[in-house]
This record gives sequence, C-alpha cells and structure tokens, in this order.
Amino acid sequence: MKNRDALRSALLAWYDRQARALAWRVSPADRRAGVRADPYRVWLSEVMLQQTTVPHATPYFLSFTQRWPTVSDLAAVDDGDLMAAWAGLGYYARARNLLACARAVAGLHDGVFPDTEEGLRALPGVGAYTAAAVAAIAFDRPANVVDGNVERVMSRLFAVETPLPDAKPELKALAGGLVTDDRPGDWAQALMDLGATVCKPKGPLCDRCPVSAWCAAFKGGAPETYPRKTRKADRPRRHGVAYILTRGDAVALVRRPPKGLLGGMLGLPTSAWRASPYDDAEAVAAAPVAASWRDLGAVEHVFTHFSLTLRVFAAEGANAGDFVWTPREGLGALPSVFLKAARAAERLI
DNA sequence: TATCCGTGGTC
DNA sequence: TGACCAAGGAT
Repeated sequence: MKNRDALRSALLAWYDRQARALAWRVSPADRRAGVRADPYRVWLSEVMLQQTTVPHATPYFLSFTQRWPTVSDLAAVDDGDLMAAWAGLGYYARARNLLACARAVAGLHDGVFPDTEEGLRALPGVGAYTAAAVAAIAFDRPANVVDGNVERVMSRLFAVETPLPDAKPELKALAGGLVTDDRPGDWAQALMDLGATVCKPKGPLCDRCPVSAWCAAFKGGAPETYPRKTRKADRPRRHGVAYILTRGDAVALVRRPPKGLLGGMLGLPTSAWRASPYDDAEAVAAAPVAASWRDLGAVEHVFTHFSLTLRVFAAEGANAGDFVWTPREGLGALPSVFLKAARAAERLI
C-alpha cells in the first residue's frame, strides 16, 4: 500500500505543521514528548461536539472542566445543575446521557474510562463515532473514526457517486482502509481538521490541500459537488403560545418531561404546539392559569425537524398553579427557544 | 431502519 | 429569508 502510506504521510505532516489549537487537544509536539490526552476531557469534548460547532462548544467545555475537573466530580453533580449548565448547547439527551455515563464510569469502573472501543461503546451516549474517537485520541487505538468530515473527505478522495445517507457504509470502509497502527489519534484528528478547515462543504481550498494529488474529485474538476446527497424533506411549521407569568422579580417555569423535545429542561409554560396558528381567544384559553394576559408578539425558532412560531403572552401576579419560580437572572438555564421568548418580552413589556 | 432530537453561523 | 451545515445517538 505504497499509495496509502504516501497519502498518510502527507496528511500527518500537514497536521504536524498546523494542527488547530483546541481547548481539549494535546498538540502533536506535546504528544511526541509523551503527553497523554485525558480520557475524561476527550470524552467530554466529543460529546459536546456531536452535531455542534467548535466555537459553540468551546466555552461550555472550559466551564465544565473548570467546575468538574474529573469524571468523578461530574458524576456527583445534581441533575438540575447539569441540565442548567448544558442549557443553550442543544440536543439535551446528550446532557442526560453525559451524567449517566459519568456515573457509570465513576461507579462501575472506579473513575477510570474503558480503554477499548467495545468498552466505551457500551456507555450511555457513546455511539460508534464517539467510541472510536476516544479510543483513538485518548488511548491511541487504531480505531476507524468516521464523522461528517471524514465522510466528506472520503467521498471526494474516492469520488463516491452513491448519495448520502446510503453511502455511509461505503465511506466508512474507505476510511478504514487508511487506518494503521501508526499515530491513530493524530490520524483521526488530522482527517477531521482537514475536513473542517480545507475540505469544507462549500468552497473547498484544494490549492491548500495536502492530499489533492490523491483526490479523485479534484481530478474530476468538481470536488464541491461531493458528497452526493438525497434531497431532504422540507420542515413543517408549528404554532404555539408561551406564557410569561411573573411575580415580582420571579418568573414561573415548568420542568419538562424527562424525554422528548427539550426533555428534562426547565421551560416557560406553553400551549400545545400544533399545525394551525392560535388566535387571541385560543391563546388565552390555553394559558396555565387565569389572568389578564397581554399579547407581546411572537418569536420564530427552528428545530431540527420543524419551525416554530411562538406567540408570547405575559401576565403578572397570579397565585394559582404549580411552578418553579425563578429569578430573572436564572433564565440563562433555559433552552434557547424560551430565552428568545423571554428576551422578546423584556423588550416589549 | 427511519425518525426524533437544538442551536447558531453562513451564504 | 431560507437552506444547509456541524467531531451523532437512541429508539
């Protein structure tokens, strides 16, 4: 596999020169000097980075590692505190699984992460990608680490015509053909860095690419047209009403059901979310308590699989109802959709 | 296996 | 404004 080894050398050399400095990353130079990555930090970063950009995840990573320096510290956190700390990052099942995983490692494994892909894969919230990434980056196992970046790079390197998502097994097999026992952690990160900074979805920087000489899509002249994709269904729109009930400085919140959309998070009380808009009478009728509700306009929010138009109504001083009364400063613990509604209200009140 | 699950940036 | 996209996992 002379061709493979030449490609690998070119990409690893590129990574040695210009690996991104990321908060959770041990630089290639430090790795050569014998510095080991902390499995806890690698795992935490990988979970935070699932479907999440580096700039968005970084401040959360810094805050988490400062507050909870070890997996055992994290395992001891109160559920509500953890959910509040995760607020704004999205995909809240990750936070629930994060805590379950930390407690499993702290309890069952005495605070030590499993050092094999199989052992990691058995933990809550750790799927094929995360298990491979932690095995490679933290334990230098020759795991096949395949994320969206790697899929894109493979689709271009080999000009794969099969559209995603059908192409996933093919792309994973192609990626696996490039993995060796040599520097598995650096290889995985080099591939992902290449995808993130050079082999970008739009406007790939092929003139700066260390492996363009091996790239079939580059040879073909239209690298940006890969990976091929099947058309996605369009997003439906839903309508709802959020209610801002205040008592002095406190706002009435509700703890959402443990599973499903925004599961386990604090939120504003809302009506049901449905296909048709709410008129004024319906909005007042759906309120959690009787009060003199005022119309404060509406906010738009986009979830993964639907768009939401949320009307915002506010009232003061009602006593009835079972709420979590929270000072205004505590609204940072809310998912973004509710934060958006609360901010709209503050502007309009 | 297809669907569900957030958010913010970019073009 | 809208469509796409980002270091996916659970069910």
